[in-house]
This record gives sequence, C-alpha cells and structure tokens, in this order.
Amino acid sequence: MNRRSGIESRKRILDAAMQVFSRQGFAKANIREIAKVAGISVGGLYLYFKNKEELYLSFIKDGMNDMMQKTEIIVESHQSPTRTLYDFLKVHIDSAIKHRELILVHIRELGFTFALEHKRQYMRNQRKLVEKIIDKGIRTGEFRRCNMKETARIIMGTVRGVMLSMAMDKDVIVTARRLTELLLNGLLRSDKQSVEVH
Amino acid sequence: MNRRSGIESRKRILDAAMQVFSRQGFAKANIREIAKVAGISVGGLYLYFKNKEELYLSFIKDGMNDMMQKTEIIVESHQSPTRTLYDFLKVHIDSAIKHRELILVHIRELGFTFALEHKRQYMRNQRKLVEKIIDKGIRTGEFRRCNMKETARIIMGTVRGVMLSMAMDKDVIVTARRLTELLLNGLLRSDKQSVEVH
DNA sequence: GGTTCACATGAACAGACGTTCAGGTATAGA
DNA sequence: TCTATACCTGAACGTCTGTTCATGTGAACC
Repeated sequence: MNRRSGIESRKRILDAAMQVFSRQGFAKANIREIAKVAGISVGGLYLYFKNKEELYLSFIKDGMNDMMQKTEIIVESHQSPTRTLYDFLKVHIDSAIKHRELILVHIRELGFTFALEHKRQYMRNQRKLVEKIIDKGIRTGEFRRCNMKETARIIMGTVRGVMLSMAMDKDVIVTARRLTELLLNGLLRSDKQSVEVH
Repeated sequence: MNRRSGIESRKRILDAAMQVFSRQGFAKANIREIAKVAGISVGGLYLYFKNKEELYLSFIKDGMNDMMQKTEIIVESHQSPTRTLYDFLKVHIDSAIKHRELILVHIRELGFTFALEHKRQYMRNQRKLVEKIIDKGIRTGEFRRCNMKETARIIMGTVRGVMLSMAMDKDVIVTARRLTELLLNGLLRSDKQSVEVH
C-alpha cells in the first residue's frame, strides 16, 4: 500500500495526467495508465477526481491561470510598449519550451465542448492584453496607427502558431527577440514602407 | 441494399470521414458513424479502406497535396515579393475559411506518430516557399536583411496560428491584406524603426 | 436460366475502456 | 489495545470499439 498525504497524491495524479494526456490526447489517454504513472491505484485516483473529464479540466485550467497571471503582471508594469511586447512574447515562448506537452494538449483538444468556452475566454483575455500594449504604443507615438483589434488578433495568432510549431518539432526554435523584431519592424526596409498593401 | 459504383462509394466515405474526424478527432471518431454518414455498412467501408488509420491518412494527404500545389504555383509566378507574399497568405487564409474542419483535423492530430513525418515534411516545404519569397525580396532590395530561416519559421507559425484561431472561432476573421501589412511594415512607425531590439 | 463478378450487409468477436465498490491498511489519538 | 479516520486497492461490470466474415444481392454476360 502506498501511503501519502491527500495533497501529495492529488499533485502526483495531476503530474501524471499531464504526461499522459499530452502524449495521447484526451480520448486515447487511459485512466489505468495515468494511475500507474502516478503510482496509485485506479480506485485511488477516483478519490481525488470524480471522472476523467474533471481530471482533464483541472490541469488545463491550472495552466491557463498561470499564464494569465504572468502576462498580466508584464502588461501592468510600466515599461515602454516595445519592451512590454518583448516580455509578453518571451513569457509565451519560454512556456512553449518548458511545457511543450501542455501546449500540445491545449491545441490537440481544441474543440472540446466542455473546455471550449474556457479556452476562448483565455484567448480573448490574452488578446485584450495585446490590445493594451498596442494602444499604449500608438498613444506614445512609437507605433503606427492600425486596426488595434485585428492587429492584436494577428499577434495572438502568431504567438499561438509559433508555440505550436515549437511544441511539434523540437528543432524549431524561435527566439522572442527575433519574433519581436519582425513584429516591430516588418519585412520591408524602412524607406520602402507604406501603410497600405496594393 | 445500396448499389453504387466503387468510385462513388470511396468518395462518399472520404467525405464522411472528413466530417466525423474533424468533429471528433481521430481517437474519438467512430467507424460506425462514418459508415452511417457515408450511407454504407461497416463491412462495406472496410472494402475500401483496410483500417481506420488508412482512412485517416488518405484524406489528410489529399488536403496537404492540394495546398502544396496551389502555393507552389504562386511562388513560381514571377510577381513582386510583396505581391507573392500577399497571394501566399491569401491562399492559406481562404482555405482556413473554406475548409475549417480540415484545418482543425490537421492541427488537432499533429502529434500523431503515423502521419507526423508527412506533416513535418509539409511544413518544411511550405517554409522553403516562404524562404524563397524572402530571398527574392532581399535580392531585389525591397526587404531588409534578416535571418531568412528564422523569419520564414515565424511567418509559417503566424500562418498556422491565424488559421487555427479562425478555425476555432468563427467570429475571428483575419484578412490576408491586414496580415500582409503587419508582416511587411511592422508595428513601429517607419521613422522609429531599428534593426535590433534592445 | 445459369454463372460470374463487384458490391454490400450487419451480427458476432475480442479487447479496451471508464467507473464502481466491497473491502483492506497505515496512522494517530484515547 | 482499541477505535476512528484517512487513504488505498484491484477485480468486476457494463459499454463501446475496430475489425472480420459468412452471407446476400443486383447487374452483365453467356
């Protein structure tokens, strides 16, 4: 018999769930395996989570809350918009490296009805943070005028896509610095730029 | 009994597979349901595809080949790099709108061991196309100098992420024009730009 | 009418799955 | 030592899954 505190067991199960869910996705992931990895019996697992769905939700939410907290601090810190953007991107990219598996789960299980609304809300909130950065950039005169909402959408799309690419293929490494540079300066030489594409 | 030509039946099954796989993902998708949607019996389905995996692969490959063909034509056409980039992005975005479900499957089942190498190859090929565009841009003097490979990676990441955002949430619409503008001009006002972020 | 062939059927099989539950065990306090 | 409490166990249950196969059916040719 494996005797541990309830708190410790719960934590072990969540860790195991992360490993297994990220390797297999929700549907293919298997309770018996999660229990085994956690070093607890199947029945023991059900003491802490009422079913597979609740287990999945628990750790998905943990990840999103963590990111939300970190990014909010960055945006609220009173730095230059350029610097804030860099820090914002860096947090995301660092987490893509550190929590590869978590990213994969997030994306793999996109359409999950029960977590869908949570995920959308998370994306919306992240987008609002980007809008804040852009807004400040325009107000201080550093950034050019643009459609803030759509630009924020594109940047969040970029973040998501870059994280995804890195999570998929270990060899793909994008530095926050280069990403920020591209987003700030664009591809065109400064003397060739125009506001509109024709 | 449902009498049809073999060709017709095969096509019906692939259509049904797309519907079901994209709603449910590979693991949760169910052969009986695919057969039902296709209007054929379970046994009938197995006359055309030897198993679930082969069925899945068949239609994934179809989609990738189609995109590869379209984008190659664009990049080989001798237009300005700016214009080529716009056309390239537009094809991807249009397909995200037209084949929402297909995109979701593509992305959702990323990590699938058996199609993984195919998908990575597809991404690499697409990235090479972007590199070609950038290379030409730099050679003609329109684009600033940059790390071509990493920039191409970021742009492909962006494409993927934006498509994903659109596929996930119908309300999210990113126009190819705005995306191109951001990638070309960046956020900073031209007179404030520098090559490096510090 | 008989034969052949391509296409179609769905019950049956074997295995895997999420979940439950009757019972077991270590620890701490009385 | 006894009891209460918190934690743990894994066989058993019912359901669902991918896949197979013995059988059926319509059309085309002889």
